[in-house]
Amino acid sequence: MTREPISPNQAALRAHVIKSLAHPSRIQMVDALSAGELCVRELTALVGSDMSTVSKHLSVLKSVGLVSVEKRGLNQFYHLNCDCLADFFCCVDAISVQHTRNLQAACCQ
Amino acid sequence: MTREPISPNQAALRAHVIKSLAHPSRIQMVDALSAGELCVRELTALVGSDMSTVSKHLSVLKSVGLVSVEKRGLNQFYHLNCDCLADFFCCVDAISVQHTRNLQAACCQ
DNA sequence: CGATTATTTGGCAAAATAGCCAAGTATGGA
DNA sequence: TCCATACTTGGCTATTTTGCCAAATAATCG
Repeated sequence: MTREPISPNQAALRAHVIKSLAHPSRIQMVDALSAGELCVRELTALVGSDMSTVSKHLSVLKSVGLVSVEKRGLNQFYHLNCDCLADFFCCVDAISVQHTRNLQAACCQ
Repeated sequence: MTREPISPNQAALRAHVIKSLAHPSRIQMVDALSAGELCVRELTALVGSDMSTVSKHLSVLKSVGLVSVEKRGLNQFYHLNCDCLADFFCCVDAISVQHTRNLQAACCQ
């Protein structure tokens, strides 16, 4: 039952995926896309950056396979490829909630 | 049943946590720490960077509350504060496995 | 075809991250 | 007290990431 440590290679793979989610705008986009496909204009309105910026964020998400695109008419519709993100964000939120709680406990004692 | 989109603020909070895990060395460290506490020297041996670099990585993890420290003698023992990371990495790995599969399918067709 | 809308790409400057070395701090031992 | 070990911090450079603008591409419409 001795646990193998993760290989540097697998750590790099994981880091690559995690990096793609390590930006507020990309998190907002992925969250919105979990409710259904959206085009770039809609996502741009959501995050409030320049459309070129949003497009580049989307290409980051696409590069790790988190989203895919379908072209219909003038629009590129992006949709989410992952159904486990709820668990992912659940853990992320648990960490920040826990941390906030610790900070408060530390400052109010 | 209309889903509220995430607020920019909460997206920023999440991004902060996710960023702390968006580095191969920090992933290796967190993985190792999930099996029990380790001191900086041991973590340095694990990831193979300069000890000062490792120390800075640890302060990133500490800043989001993922790890905490206990000083005993000359050593600082770091331990993991989160028990949901397995789910987190499970999702991350699912994304990269899926992506690898898609890439192979695309290149072999 | 020319105009309009939707999106991507190139290019650049600003900001954030990473990693090393050197120096500083802290603890335990001779 | 002097020294070695363990760790953190400061400082600097190199790299990466971000975000805007302008220009290019693509598809639809008149």
